[in-house]
Amino acid sequence: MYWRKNDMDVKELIADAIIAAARQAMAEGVLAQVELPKVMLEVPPQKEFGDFATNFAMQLARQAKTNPRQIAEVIAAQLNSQAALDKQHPDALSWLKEAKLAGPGFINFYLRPDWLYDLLTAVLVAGDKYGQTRTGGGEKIQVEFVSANPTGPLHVGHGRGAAVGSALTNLLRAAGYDVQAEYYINDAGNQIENLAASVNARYLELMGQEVVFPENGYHGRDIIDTAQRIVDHSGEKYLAMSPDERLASFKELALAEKLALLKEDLEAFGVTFDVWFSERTLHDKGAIDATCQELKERGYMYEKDGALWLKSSAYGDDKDRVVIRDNGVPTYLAADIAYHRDKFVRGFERLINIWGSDHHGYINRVKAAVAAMGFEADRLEVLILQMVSLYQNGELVKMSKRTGQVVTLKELVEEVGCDAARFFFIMRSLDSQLDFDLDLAKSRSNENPVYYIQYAHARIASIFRQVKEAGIEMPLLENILLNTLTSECEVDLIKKIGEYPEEIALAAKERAPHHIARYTHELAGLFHSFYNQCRIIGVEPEFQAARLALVTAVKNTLRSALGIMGITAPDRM
RNA sequence: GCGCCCGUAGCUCAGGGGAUAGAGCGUCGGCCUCCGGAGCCGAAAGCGCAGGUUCGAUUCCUGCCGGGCGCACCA
Repeated sequence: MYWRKNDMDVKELIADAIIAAARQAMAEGVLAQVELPKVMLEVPPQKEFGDFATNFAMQLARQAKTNPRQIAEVIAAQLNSQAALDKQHPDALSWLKEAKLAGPGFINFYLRPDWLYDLLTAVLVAGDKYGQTRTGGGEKIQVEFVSANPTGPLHVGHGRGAAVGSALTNLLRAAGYDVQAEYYINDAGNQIENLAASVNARYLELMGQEVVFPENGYHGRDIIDTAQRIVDHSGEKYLAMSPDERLASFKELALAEKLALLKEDLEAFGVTFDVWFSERTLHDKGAIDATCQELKERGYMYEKDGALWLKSSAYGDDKDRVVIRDNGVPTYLAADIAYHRDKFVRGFERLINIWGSDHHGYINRVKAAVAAMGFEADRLEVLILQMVSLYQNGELVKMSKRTGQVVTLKELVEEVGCDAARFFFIMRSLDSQLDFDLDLAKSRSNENPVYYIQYAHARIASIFRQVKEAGIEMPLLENILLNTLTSECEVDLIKKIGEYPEEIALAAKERAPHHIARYTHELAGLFHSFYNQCRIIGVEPEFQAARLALVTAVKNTLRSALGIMGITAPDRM
């Protein structure tokens, strides 16, 4: 059938038919000659409005200077007569039962139910690949996320970045982008010196010396642990060194340890990176000097008060920024500029950075730097993630980074589990501040949306265990009478499964993984509803086979969507 | 003061300019001789305020009010 042609989904076919009908109407002079807008098709809010609807006529009304209802009438009539013709030549519009004018100028499409069964067949044939699209067109994208300083454990805020970043990476891959996940290690600069000084202070304390803790030091318990490990391993060895030597040694030791812990925590959270990029290599390889030189040559650097400044205000930043301090030490921005240059040089067409909202003021200067280097600033997308607050027993869990009073990602994962933590981080839009309800995330009950979704998957797995035990044989797909799936809950389920590819395409385009969380929850909901209304095992063989085919498609789709979020799809719970 | 994000049901949040604004939690009321009750069915309850653009605004724009986060030669 025409609408099952490769790579064509029913919406595209409807859209094409609408365009054709509008052209025909213009050719016949019943519609003014105008440029046609893109056809927007949606699933109408109510079932009486058919399977799909478009506001095409209303979009057209402005330009055509005609009543939208009149335009809709013309196009609908055109489509209906074409459909009637095509019934004799089962090609083009044979899928269309009726196109109908409605409301202020909508055209509602009522389709023959066959489209659902062919959709379901296509889903089953696609198997694990179902949902993957090519909307990304293989664009080379780098996603950089977390990039927390290796000076202490990851906390819950980093957890949101980690969950969202990895989900976005998976999502973009599913949508056909060529994605690389990268972590930028801030292993140079002041914070590393502070780390070394903090470890040094704790070390000396453990060796019984009175010390003044460094002003910008890290107060976390983990620093004491690091110092203790050094004592356990090497005892007094470092006391004999000069302070400078000792600090240098502690710097390397602490850095290596912190980095290893970072990787460990992230892996336990299901997050892996393709590249761990060291800031230090930029300094060591002279990339910062080279970048400054290039910017100088391009005319975007100047000296003032002994420092070297980037003329970032030329590209929309509030003010110019210091790149090399008057003491000759590059600022963090200097390294960041060199880093972004390096990313572009590596051949990425697009860069996505995921930052915490406390860094949003940094966007303009980096984009300005990118532009000053001659790259299109739009090729750098910075996604800002709002803050996370933890709630327990209905109360805010107070945290203070300065005093080391933080809930770490590791603790969170131990407390609520990896799956629940990831889901809670992913389920909100990036723009929304996240109130993380620890009690809800921990509860192993129907209150918890993660379990609700996973339970749907486990239930289906359970059904198939029983199918196997009972020795029920599944007929070949082409022998299953899918058109026995006619009840409302079955039809709803098939339609929802059918929406999956465009959910992926949309979520990827908008860099919004929370759409997948919402979709998965809706799909699970429709399944549970179906499950309560329709028996699967033990009904008439043709119904049984069709329903087993349906739940297979549900199971595959759930597993795929959960996989994008980095959440397991358990067969038992 | 300036910039970014957010104000939608009692609470936490979805809502790509359109037809009767959706979900979870909470509250209230139903459903187990039946494939996993970690489930299902039902009820009450809402777009911060004021303008503007539009045939049509919860959605876009402006102002105000309220909340969060920033405004370094820190990262």
